[in-house]
Amino acid sequence: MTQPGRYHHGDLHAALLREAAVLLREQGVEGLSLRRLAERAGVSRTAPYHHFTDKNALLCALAEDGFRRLDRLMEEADFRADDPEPGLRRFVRGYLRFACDDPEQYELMFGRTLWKTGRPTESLTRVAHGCFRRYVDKLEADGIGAHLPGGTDALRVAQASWATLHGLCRLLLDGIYVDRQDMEAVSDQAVVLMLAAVRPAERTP
Amino acid sequence: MTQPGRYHHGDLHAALLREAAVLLREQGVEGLSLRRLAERAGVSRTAPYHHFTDKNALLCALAEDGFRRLDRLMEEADFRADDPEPGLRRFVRGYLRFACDDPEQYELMFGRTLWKTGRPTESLTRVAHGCFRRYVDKLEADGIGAHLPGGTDALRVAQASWATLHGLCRLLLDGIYVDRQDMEAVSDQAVVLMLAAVRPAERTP
DNA sequence: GTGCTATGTTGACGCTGTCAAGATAACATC
DNA sequence: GATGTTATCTTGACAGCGTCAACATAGCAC
Repeated sequence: MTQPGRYHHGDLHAALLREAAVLLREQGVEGLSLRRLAERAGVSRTAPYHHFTDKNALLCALAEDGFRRLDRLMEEADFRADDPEPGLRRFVRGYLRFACDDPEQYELMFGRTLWKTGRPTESLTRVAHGCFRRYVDKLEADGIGAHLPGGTDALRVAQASWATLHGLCRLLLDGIYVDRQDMEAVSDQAVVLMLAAVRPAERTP
Repeated sequence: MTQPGRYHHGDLHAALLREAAVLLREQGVEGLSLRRLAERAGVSRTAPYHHFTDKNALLCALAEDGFRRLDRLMEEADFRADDPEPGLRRFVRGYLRFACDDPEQYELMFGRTLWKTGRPTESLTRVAHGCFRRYVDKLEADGIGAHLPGGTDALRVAQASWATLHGLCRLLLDGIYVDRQDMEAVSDQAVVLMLAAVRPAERTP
């Protein structure tokens, strides 16, 4: 099915995405050029253009895969309980692991390359928004809402807490100041931060 | 002193930095090419190489300027008081304003372009670390330390709270999900988050 | 078989960062 | 003031990039 030397590749679309994911992981977005990608797939420079309108489109598809995986992580999260702390802690660590396991993919998913410089596909936008939507819903439905003091909007908590998570990931992945050794401690501190906002009354003796 | 048409520019180093800042603000890092920069300065393509070893070096110098400005913002912060909330709120808004006022500069300062893909100058690293150091010290010395419950490390609070701030900025600037209209509300929520960790006992009636 | 369409090819263009080699100006020293 | 050294600026060149245009081939429907 995949004999070399024939004119048509067979399934270049999938092959490109596969190779792109590898190249992304190994070299980052900067090392991911369409020409090199084509070469790796054993195909000429412009062949990819018959499967993706753009380099931008290919990157969007790649990021979309990432968001689908992240969405599954959201699905598994479980904040229901009298004490939401263990579930939240598990989720936070899972999120950090997701980001650290394939930093370049995370960067692509949330970086400016797609969202600012490039033009995010409609499909990508939908999946990404759905992913965040699921987080808000989880927070709201799974009981955090019940713990919220009056006047606190679940959406705001979701935004601020995701910002904390995201900020940690960025500072860590971009290699700015956080030592990877400190990660566990910092992430626990982040959990404390989030919980503090959620159940201020419960923490008093 | 700056007559056109003469062989030597006079002060190309400063002129390059000046033009680069403008170009960065208007077009982002992606639009900042050494060639275009040289053209704007009325000089040949390779002239900049006599003042900066690299494009990387020039960008580092640019980011360093940014960190110096941010450092001044840190200096002005004042968390001393019985109630650190007003000071913190002022600082948070100031930080967000700093980021929003010149998004591309903020991106350059904290983005992967320099810290991951490129090689940050020793000078840049020093200034950036000093900037964060000042934040930790402020938190610790200005009274937040006194409010901390036993066992909470000021460094951890600094890391987690800066991560929150940074995450907000990134999500906002990269145009991912936060509406700019919501910014004020989200930033206030962030302040609540931070304060909740700092003085849990004080919030109860 | 014929023709349409999907897919893959080479050639070319303009853009980029950067090196090498040569030109020019400024400045220090005699 | 002449001379040599150094800082600065020049053109030429190279490899890499994304992408368009024009052309070639294979597969599939009729």
